[in-house]
Amino acid sequence: MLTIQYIRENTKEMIEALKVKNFDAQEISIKIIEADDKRRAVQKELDDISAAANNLAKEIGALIKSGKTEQANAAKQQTNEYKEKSKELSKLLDDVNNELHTLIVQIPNIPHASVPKGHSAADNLIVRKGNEGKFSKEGKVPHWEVTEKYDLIDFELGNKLTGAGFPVYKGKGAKLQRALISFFLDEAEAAGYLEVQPPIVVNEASGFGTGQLPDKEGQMYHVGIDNLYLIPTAEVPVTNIYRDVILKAEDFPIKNTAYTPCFRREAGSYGKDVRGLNRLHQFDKVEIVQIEHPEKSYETLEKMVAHVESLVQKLGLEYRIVKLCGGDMSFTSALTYDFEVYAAGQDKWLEVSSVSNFEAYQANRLKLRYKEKGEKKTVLAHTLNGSALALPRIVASILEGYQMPDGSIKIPDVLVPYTKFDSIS
RNA sequence: GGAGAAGUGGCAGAGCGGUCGAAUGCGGCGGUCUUGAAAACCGUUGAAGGUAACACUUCCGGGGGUUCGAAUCCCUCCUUCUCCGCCA
Repeated sequence: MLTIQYIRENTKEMIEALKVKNFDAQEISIKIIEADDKRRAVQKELDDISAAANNLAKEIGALIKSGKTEQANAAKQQTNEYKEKSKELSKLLDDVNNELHTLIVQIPNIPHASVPKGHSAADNLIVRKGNEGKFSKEGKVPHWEVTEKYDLIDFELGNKLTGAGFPVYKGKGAKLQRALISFFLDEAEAAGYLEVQPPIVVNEASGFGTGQLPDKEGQMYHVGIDNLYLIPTAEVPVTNIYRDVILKAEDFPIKNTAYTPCFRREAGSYGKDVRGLNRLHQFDKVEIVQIEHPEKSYETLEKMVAHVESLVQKLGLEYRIVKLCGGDMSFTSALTYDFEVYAAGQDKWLEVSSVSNFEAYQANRLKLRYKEKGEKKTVLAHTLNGSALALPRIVASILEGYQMPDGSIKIPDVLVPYTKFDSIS
């Protein structure tokens, strides 16, 4: 969420900038400032009463000590008034704070100045293409035919065990998964990221910290008995490592990577786009997360994009990098690049990574701050993350693009040391 | 799962009804000294709201209660430790 200070001090600029995200902040910003004014007034009043009550309590203490019990008792009478008033004001303050909070969390992050206007994916900006035209769609079949033919992934079996969207990977299918995970983690480590293995269920506070809660509650699997959530991405536990943390400026950049399964209910998605590996309820992903100094975060975003690009490049996939338009960006992001790889068998582009700078938006929820050397004041840090990479669609793209004339599948060279086989036939 | 004990500042650790945002030590920062460093000595050192700056307010695991007054007493939840049981 944005800070109230920012909203107050940059109201006009904020309203203007949010138009890029097709968000009209005019009315809500007025309400917010009103609510904040009220909050300050009530807070002040409560503070004054508390101060008076504190003073009186001290006086009573002194009176009792010096044996003036009568005067002390008389003074006690007066405290009732304070008590009632402060109870009333505390309640009011809670209400005002809740109201203010409810309003503030409705405002999306401010898009970066370079974000194009637009309403849908059609308005996204293609910034770069790679391995263009490498894979012909001629003679290629969708990956779900390949996985069945070579018994790599069993979707039916997954239905039996769990339900749709929970496939079982078998034999070379399972090994390919494992190879990709190791490859991605090794690459991240080589790029300076510290590997972590976080829990894959998180509590409410973590869900709130990265913005999944309360709005996107329906997208997560919930373990009701313990009130825990299955993570939709490693971003949640990894970023929350730094919740309520005050860093030193010299700690930057903080670079973490994690492999985790991810769980998404994908409530409300149906139809042709969800076939095979295109959209699953459980999938594997290697995530990269950075905590960065505000002045460096955009430089860092570019580095993260370059890292992800090196992965698809090494895998030899045809890809394109798009800068999302305001309408297609997530609520919390200030700038997002998506990576799409070409799936020759479906003749479709599949999104395999999303790399974003959240600036201080998540950090404000997380209370993730830092201090400049010698400074007393804390400042919100910037958080960034990206998939590097999500597995299923990469697998789909490999299985479709690398189909050989004889119907076998060639394994990309960089993966062979991990898979220990160079083709599936 | 059963029985006990405990949760205080970056860490260690006092405080157990007022004078406590909290002794002391370590660590951090600044300084004196030194060619430099170490040692020693002096000072400083949590967060949030609020203010032009002060004042003021809140926070001693979370929530609630008792009291004129709570880090200190009570209830409850969470976490950690010890012992027993079970177990990958």
